[in-house]
Amino acid sequence: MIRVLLADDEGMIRSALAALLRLEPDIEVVAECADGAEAVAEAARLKPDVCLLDLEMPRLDGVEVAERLNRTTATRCVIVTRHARPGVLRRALASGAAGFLPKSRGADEVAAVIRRVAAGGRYVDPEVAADALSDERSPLTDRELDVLRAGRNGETTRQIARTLSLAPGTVRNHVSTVLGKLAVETRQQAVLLAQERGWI
Amino acid sequence: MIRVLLADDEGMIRSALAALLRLEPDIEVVAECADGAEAVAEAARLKPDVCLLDLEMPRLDGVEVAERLNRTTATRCVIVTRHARPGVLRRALASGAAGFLPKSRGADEVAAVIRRVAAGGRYVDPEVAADALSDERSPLTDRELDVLRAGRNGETTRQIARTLSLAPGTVRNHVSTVLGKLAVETRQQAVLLAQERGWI
DNA sequence: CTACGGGCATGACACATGTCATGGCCGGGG
DNA sequence: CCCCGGCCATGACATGTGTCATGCCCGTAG
Repeated sequence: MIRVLLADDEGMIRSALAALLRLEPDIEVVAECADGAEAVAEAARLKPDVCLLDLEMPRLDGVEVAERLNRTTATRCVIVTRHARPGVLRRALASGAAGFLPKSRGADEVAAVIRRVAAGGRYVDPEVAADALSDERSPLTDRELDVLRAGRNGETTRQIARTLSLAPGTVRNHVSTVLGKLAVETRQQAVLLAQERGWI
Repeated sequence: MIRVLLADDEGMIRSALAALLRLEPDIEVVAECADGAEAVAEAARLKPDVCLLDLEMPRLDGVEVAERLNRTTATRCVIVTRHARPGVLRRALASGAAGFLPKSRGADEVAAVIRRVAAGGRYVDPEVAADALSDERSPLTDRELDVLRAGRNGETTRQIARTLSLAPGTVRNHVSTVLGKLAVETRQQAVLLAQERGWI
């Protein structure tokens, strides 16, 4: 019997997956969690064989949860996400996750992936893997990413400069090179593109 | 037998809901669609009793689909969404949708809502409804919303002006009053806030 | 009718933002 | 060693953006 923990902040998909997994004779759903912190706590208590973790969750995201669990328990983690971008996949694998499944795949694949991972194997969605191999790593430097992150909610140059302890001119300069590298015209477009590609 | 069309761009939740609904003796899933345009076409062809429509879909969103179907067929629509904000609910009801269900609710409620709507009733999630009654309508004028929408991806003032056939100064003015009304400092923050509240 | 208020549009002005040229710092070859 | 190239930081300059005062149009209250 494979003991599974489910974590997803979206109640509908969480309960739907739970209901479907309960129909499988060899799988037992031992916990359903609505955020990352809860998932960490429950996983520590229940020691499930596999954790199915949504990437976008409040408090701790799926990758952060996988990181912590890999340090403290023997649980194997599968990251599930809406935004299956190469950068995200890299983050997930770096955290020690054993599986990576985009939500664009059918629910029927979930049980199969769980079995494979529970048996000690790994699973990475082939399509995203192909993308990740072909596509470039972020062309942005660390500092440029810092600036982008600090300004992702429309913060003003002055605010970004304060949070990073920089002169406003420096921030503008970093932004400018980012715009050039990404071939866009405004910071907002740069932020959207970088998020799209999983760089921030 | 209630004939149901399912439309959601996220394959996992679409197939999970389909699998669960097929377990219900009185419900038949006649179509699964991955975007709004496909949903419109399939609904016209198959005349389902109920359409379960995700709000966020490529090409046509759920509300736009519901609008078209209400003009052309007798199908009753249920809008399902991640972002269950009062503004979104208002849009949905204005489009003639018979049901509104946030994805934070469990999958087990879906069948119940479908039955209710198929029987000629309506269903609106009580929690969102309460929010919608207590909370304010958008303080922004139509034109201000147009400008915000046209600039939601970081378009430059000039581009917004062109798409709306306005002078750049006018666009700046609308943006300015929006910033004042929403008490924020940049367009990007205004866009984020307006999206958050379901105004655009 | 007339006065008023709200939405819409506009141009001039002040300020924030993007661009550019420059210089310091560090690490890896010739 | 010394030079080169990448990254980071900065200030001056040009351009884009936000603010303001103004005017038009229209519906409505006096």
